Amino acid sequence: MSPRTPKPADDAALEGGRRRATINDIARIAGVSKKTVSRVINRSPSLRPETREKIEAVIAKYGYAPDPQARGLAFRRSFLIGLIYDNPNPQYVVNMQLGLLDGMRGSGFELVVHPCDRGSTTLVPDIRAFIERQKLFGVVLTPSVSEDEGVAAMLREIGCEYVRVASVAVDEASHSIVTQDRHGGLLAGRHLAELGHKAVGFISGPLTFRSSHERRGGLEEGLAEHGLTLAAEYVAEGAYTFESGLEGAAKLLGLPNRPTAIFAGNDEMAAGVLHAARRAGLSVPEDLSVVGFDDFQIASRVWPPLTTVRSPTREIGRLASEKLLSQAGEDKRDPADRLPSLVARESTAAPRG
Amino acid sequence: MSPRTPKPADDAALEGGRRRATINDIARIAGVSKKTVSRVINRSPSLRPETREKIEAVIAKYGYAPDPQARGLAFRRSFLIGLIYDNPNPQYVVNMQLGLLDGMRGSGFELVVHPCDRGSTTLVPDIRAFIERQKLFGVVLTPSVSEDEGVAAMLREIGCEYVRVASVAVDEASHSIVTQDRHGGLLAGRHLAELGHKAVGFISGPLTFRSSHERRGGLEEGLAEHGLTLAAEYVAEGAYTFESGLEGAAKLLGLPNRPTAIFAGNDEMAAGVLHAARRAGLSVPEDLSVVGFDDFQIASRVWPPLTTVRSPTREIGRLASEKLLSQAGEDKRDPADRLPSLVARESTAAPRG
DNA sequence: GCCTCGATTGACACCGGTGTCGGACGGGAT
DNA sequence: ATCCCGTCCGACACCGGTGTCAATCGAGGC
Repeated sequence: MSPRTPKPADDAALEGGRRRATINDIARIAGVSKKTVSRVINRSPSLRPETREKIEAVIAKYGYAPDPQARGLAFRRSFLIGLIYDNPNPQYVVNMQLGLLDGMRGSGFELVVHPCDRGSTTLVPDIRAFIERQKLFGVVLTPSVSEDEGVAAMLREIGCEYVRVASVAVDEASHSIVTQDRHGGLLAGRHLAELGHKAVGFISGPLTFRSSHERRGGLEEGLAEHGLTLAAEYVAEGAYTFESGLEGAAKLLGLPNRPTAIFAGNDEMAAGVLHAARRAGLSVPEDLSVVGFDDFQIASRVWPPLTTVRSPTREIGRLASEKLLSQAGEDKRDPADRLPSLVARESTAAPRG
Repeated sequence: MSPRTPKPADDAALEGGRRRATINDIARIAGVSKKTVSRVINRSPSLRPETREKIEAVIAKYGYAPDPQARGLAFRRSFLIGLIYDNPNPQYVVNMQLGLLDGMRGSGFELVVHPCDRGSTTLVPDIRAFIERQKLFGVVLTPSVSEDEGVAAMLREIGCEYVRVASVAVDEASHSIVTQDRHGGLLAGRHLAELGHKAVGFISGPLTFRSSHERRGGLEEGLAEHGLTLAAEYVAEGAYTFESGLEGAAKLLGLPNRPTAIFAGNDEMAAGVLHAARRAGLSVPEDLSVVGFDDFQIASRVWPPLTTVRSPTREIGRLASEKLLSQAGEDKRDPADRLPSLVARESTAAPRG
């Protein structure tokens, strides 16, 4: 074999589609310099329209697409976006990924995933290494890592683009997507109050999660609309897990004056409440109404199907990646927040009597 | 600002950690050519040990890590591996991702995800574009795309490394990981037969999925061990969805001689069976035993908690990425298959009488 | 008709690695 | 001492793009 495949000879391979076109091919065929082709790729304004069109025609003819690696090398950053998450709920993760991909479609960016552990002592350096290793363009953070100020500070320091998804605005608007969890809580509270419940219990997520406070705050707002309040003894701290829902419900249902309805901070815990109710011999919704949060698949698989608050996770993901890409020059309009909505199923009803 | 930051002047930035070391820095400091540093990075054998050690010392001192983009540009491939899937079950996807990441840890590779639609007419070109866009090193395919021969042929044609995860060996050993679904089915069949069930029903996944046939075949094997057979009218075709489980169970339970136990092809459908049983006024497990497959979270959230077959998805994922990386020169031993196991919970019991 | 100036375009170096090939060096055979 | 050969290493081009800066060009002002 000759030392190197001679360059001028492989035009045949190009024509036959056996070789991908490079910027050099396009430049040679269009009769311009590669820098000018580069200008077309990067939408440089200082280009005569006829030059641009001539080059675009050649690009289209050969189906040329610039090599992200070479481009990235010159730009000193890659065309990759990272999803950094510590939420253990599979459906949340998958919906978020789908949403992010929705917003990235056709942009030439790819999504790389990075689960992490918020509690790890090496959280910040780990994430930093992840970003610097592949020189990520930017990252999307979801709760609860998104609430970590140490991580955010590091991102600003190394100049990595980022968007934080959280239940409240934790950063300036260009860096945050808010999920309006408070509104979701309000819908739950209003729903239960309208059904006539006076004694409403709440099982929160971990108090280190902003969403726990938002969902509770919303619930209280919804109850307040009907002149009700959330009694302190009707509140249990959970951990967004099935088991913690079970325990929280056991505690609330063991109260001398047990609540007639329980709002669980998410569907997983609501499923735990259903199990606890069954063990306590209570039927849902006759003896106890239950409301969840998320509207993940589990909500319609348990018995009875859960009344729950739907959080538009996939939509949120799409907004997040669009916001991130708008920092890359892709012009996406900055859209309005998406509000959660209530999905009424069979786990809620008016209290007895 | 001067036209370009002068090169020799920024050693201070290097020392201060404000600039990442490049191969040029290491070469200059170690007093060798960059090609020799490259030889160290790539474990070239023709290097005097003392030279290697000298360079390795400098690399360690400055925490140098080669730039994957530059390396990829020269190698004509990236250090990314893709996960291509069309399985809609979130927990499967997440577990698979976690497993893949387990096997990739410390390798310098990253995981990029690509959901797809097996039914799409542009499936093959879409996947091809995904691979060529970022010049992926390799991909992992999971059911049911992993069973598509058109996709596999394309991968071979473009020379992309790949591993296919499937319930049976669909390719040569170096390209496939088998999940031994038949064994899982056998465990379910054996379990039900041992409990004394004679009339066992089966709700399969789509017949276009290999796993549907494997799980059924295994069930029949397990029953056969006890002299039982699976009657044709006791088999319903489902679609691995909750709704199809509901429908399949409605059909089987409407039979004049209804089965006393149902093995559903996955947990989602088993949840559907539970709902159908409740609507039919049957209690589980007293009137009807139910077995699922997967052991995803839902299995322990429904009532009663499902007896099911656990498939070691995360472990499978780890094996898949290790197999893929072994083709990249990372020496991972080729490990044994992981077998599914039975998790007995409360949805199965001996039949009445 | 000549000069000035902004708009276009190209030449060249560079991003940070790897492939090719040849040169320097040292030991054993002649 | 000379020759041969294998080992080890470096010079240089190249991967496919972008940044910098200078050159070219046509139009408008004198």
